[in-house]
Amino acid sequence: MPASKSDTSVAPRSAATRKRTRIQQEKEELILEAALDVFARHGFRGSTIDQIAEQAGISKPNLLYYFRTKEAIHRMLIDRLLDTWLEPMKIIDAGGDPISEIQSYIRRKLELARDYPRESRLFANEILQGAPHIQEELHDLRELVEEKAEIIRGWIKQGKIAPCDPKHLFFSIWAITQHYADFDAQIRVVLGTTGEGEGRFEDAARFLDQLYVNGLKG
Amino acid sequence: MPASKSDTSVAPRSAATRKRTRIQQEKEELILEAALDVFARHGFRGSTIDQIAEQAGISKPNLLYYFRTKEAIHRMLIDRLLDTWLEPMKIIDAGGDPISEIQSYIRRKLELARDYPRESRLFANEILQGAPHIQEELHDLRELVEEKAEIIRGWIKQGKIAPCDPKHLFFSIWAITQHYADFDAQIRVVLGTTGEGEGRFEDAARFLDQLYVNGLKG
DNA sequence: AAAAAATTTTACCGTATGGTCAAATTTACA
DNA sequence: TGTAAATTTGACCATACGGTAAAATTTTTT
Repeated sequence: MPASKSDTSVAPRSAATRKRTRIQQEKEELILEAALDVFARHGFRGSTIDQIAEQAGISKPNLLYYFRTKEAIHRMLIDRLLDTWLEPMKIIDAGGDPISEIQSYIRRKLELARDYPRESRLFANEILQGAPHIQEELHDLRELVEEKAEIIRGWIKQGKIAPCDPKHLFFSIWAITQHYADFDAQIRVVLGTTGEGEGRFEDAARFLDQLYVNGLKG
Repeated sequence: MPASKSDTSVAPRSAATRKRTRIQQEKEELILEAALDVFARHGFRGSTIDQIAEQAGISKPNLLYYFRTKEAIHRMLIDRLLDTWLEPMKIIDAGGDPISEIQSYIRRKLELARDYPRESRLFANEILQGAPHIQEELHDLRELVEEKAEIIRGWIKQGKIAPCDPKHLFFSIWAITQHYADFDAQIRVVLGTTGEGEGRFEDAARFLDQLYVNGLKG
């Protein structure tokens, strides 16, 4: 029986308490959505609770009724993000055709960058600051990479793709795909007014297909 | 004759005033060095003048004697950075051997990431926030890219490298090389204790050599 | 060495920010 | 419908932060 702080079933205050109310669910979603927007634009330190509350259309104390601290919102966003983020890597299949497995992986990561740019920037911000909040999760990632790197090594041994360092292969794929979300401001300027639409993602897909298919041919 | 603000040669306050004193030069360097460190770690909004002053070993008002605002320090850092940053691209030579020109470019960019990680992160932070302070400079970049892209197109027409979108080629090179500085926290965890030294940059160089040489073979 | 200029310090100000508290209001449910 | 629980609000607080003013000190110049 923890939490001896006169908690005789007063206000829930947080997600993991009691069975969540309808309002609780709605408001928490609302807040997280607003926070994602704000955090992605200004980073953690650059975002204020007031901004998030305003974006969510509620008052600051009301927001703090659902999330005790700014950190709590941030943490929940990061937690959710990581699931989505690692999914493409998880489904890399040792039994599939190596080249098309890698092609699919790149495409999926590129789609994430296109469809979830805010999540990408949130993540980038966190890593840039030295990943202070997600050291644990990073170690899960490490294991996942280790596992998938082994698959790549297998493909190399079978002569199905050119010998290369699997981890740096992954780094390069992460870097390039996420670049289209994280460095969007730069990319738009360099591509000029021509690159207004989402066509850059198709161009990128074409370029990367070629680069990696040729680059990894056994 | 601008600046009619009773500026009868009182305090210089800024760099561009009068001929700079010995102390002025020293202190400004000291401050910029400290600020680079702090900005790279915490981003612009996440950094405080007090932090920078402390890191520089001077008092806050003293710091503000040399730079009027936090923005002024940031702007000067960014300005300096951009010169260094664009240098490798500027020396891409239309007359050189295409593959080795690109190889050299990648290597140089990788060296920058290794030797100037703080500058890389400062830049990444700025772009992530939508590049609010460097829209102008970004347009210079655009012209530079346009110019160099034309060179690449020339090489393609001559059949010296495989047809590809030159701009996306540059994007990929920027993304990967800077990734080693910007996502350092992630890379260290994934590579594990093995990757403590700077060996990862050599591994990266090898990997990228292979990827791009094969990927761009005509 | 004295005067002028440059530099540094101390004390301070207004605002922004993360967060709290208790009262008021709304919602759910017996 | 009445009541208890859940939600919302307004007023508030302490601290952090960017920046200023003026006096005090040091450095440079004559």
